[in-house]
Amino acid sequence: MRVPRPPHRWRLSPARAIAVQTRLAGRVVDKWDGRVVRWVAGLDAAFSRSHCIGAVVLWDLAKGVVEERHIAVRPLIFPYIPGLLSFREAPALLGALRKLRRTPDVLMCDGHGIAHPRRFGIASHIGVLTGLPSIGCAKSRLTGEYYEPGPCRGESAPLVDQGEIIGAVVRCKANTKPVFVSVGHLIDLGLAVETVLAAATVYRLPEPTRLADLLVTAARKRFNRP
DNA sequence: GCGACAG
DNA sequence: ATCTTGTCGC
Repeated sequence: MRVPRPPHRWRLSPARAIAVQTRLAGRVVDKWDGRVVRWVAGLDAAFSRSHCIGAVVLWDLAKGVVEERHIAVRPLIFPYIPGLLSFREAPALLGALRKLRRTPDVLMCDGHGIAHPRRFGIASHIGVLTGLPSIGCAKSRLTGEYYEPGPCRGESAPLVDQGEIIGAVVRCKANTKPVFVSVGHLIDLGLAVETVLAAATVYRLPEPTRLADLLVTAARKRFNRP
């Protein structure tokens, strides 16, 4: 698929990166265009000393099978700073996305969307840059308050910050730690939660993201050897 | 100053 | 995220 050139550089000072987020957050759209969701692209990253490895797994939600899988490697140019994750991972993730033959209906990121201090987590960033719908599905909280959702699969609790609902804490598997779902771009919270639950069949994490994690972990081990 | 803090 | 061995639980 075609990935537009970003409207900013990636090698920035933290202060400028924050300014970019504040500016681009205004472009986030929390409405869904009505398309049926079938092709879900799971994204994840792993690291070596000097590089970031990005992976994408295109999941066919209708058949429950993998359609495509790709990785891309980029030099590490940004440290990990809570709230600025996308400046560390996005270049490699966009590189992997560019290798897709088919354009996904929605992107599913391992990290938050608008459940972020400036409402612009990595899922929103990648969604806005590609112009595609995106969902944030993180394994832990960055900001916001919530109560523990019920123990059954499908139960959830709102994630609230500054008086607004910024996401949902969702149990994809009974008696296991819930995930944090939020709008990335061009989608609403209801469909984001539905999509995550539809894609998470037997494990705690939805298949697209879980498989992208497996792919990138294996790729990193091969990368560290030679 | 202290605690929190996606991956 | 990554570094690491065994270990508690289903």
